[in-house]
Amino acid sequence: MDTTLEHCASTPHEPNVFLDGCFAREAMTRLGGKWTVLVIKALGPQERMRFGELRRKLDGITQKMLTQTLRDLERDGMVNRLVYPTMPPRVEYSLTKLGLSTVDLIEAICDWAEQHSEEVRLARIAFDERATRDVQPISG
Amino acid sequence: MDTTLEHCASTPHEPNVFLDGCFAREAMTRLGGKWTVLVIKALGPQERMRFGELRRKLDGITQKMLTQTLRDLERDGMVNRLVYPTMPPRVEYSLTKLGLSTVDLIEAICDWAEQHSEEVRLARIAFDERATRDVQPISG
DNA sequence: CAGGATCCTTGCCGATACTG
DNA sequence: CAGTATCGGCAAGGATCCTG
Repeated sequence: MDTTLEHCASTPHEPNVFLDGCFAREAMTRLGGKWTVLVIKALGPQERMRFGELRRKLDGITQKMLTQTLRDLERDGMVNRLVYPTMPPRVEYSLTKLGLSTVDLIEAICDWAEQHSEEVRLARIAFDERATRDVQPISG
Repeated sequence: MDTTLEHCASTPHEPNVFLDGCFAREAMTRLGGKWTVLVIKALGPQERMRFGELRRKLDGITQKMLTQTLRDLERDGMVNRLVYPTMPPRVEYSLTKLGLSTVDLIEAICDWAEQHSEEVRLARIAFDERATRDVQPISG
């Protein structure tokens, strides 16, 4: 008999991203957040990185967003936060087992983006040009 | 030399999601958007779906967001929009080749979310409880 | 060094009304 | 049926200043 932990306390059903309110949909956003993906990718399979290292690696991230993203990931059990009570402070971040379970997926997401970004960019330009032409009242 | 990151938006470079202004980072968000993922998953490998079908399948989506998501996907070359000039109107959506190139990835993302949502949920609860306890120094 | 706190702008997104 | 148009709340996210 399955006596493992229950599903959502209020919604007894299989996790299904198509269902509104299902936590799976919320969990999905962890693999969707702009910075979330990059932080996980930066931490990588077994890297340990300090706050400053991450900030330098994630071009364009602000201190606030990095802190917030790391907190969110820690809260969701994806990232370990190791604090050395030294002065100046030293904090090291690494992926948990749960976080590690996403690295292949994260890599695949980034690979797709890097491999198809040009295609997307061109499609977007073409679409916008078509839209601009269609705005012309009477012609063509 | 040239150890800095000035080779971003305008200068040609390999697509790299770590670089600010790189279009690959923008393309990545297509695999990140909450509704984007679900629309692609709903359209599936070779489905053709009408607007109403999609709306019913994507529990909780508003008409506005569905329209907007479909437009964005069409603009980025991921979705075909086929309009029948009938009355009442009939519009069918399907994935383009580029869109199809993401279905395995999209499925993997949703699978991960559905398989680990409970783990994430529990981690979140545990984290919040810890946080609540740590905030107890004053009142009691 | 690794943040916390604050202010403020952007735009996401829902709700509603209307159209061909 | 499949949209478009508009208003508005509110949260994401950036910039800046401050601290142990």
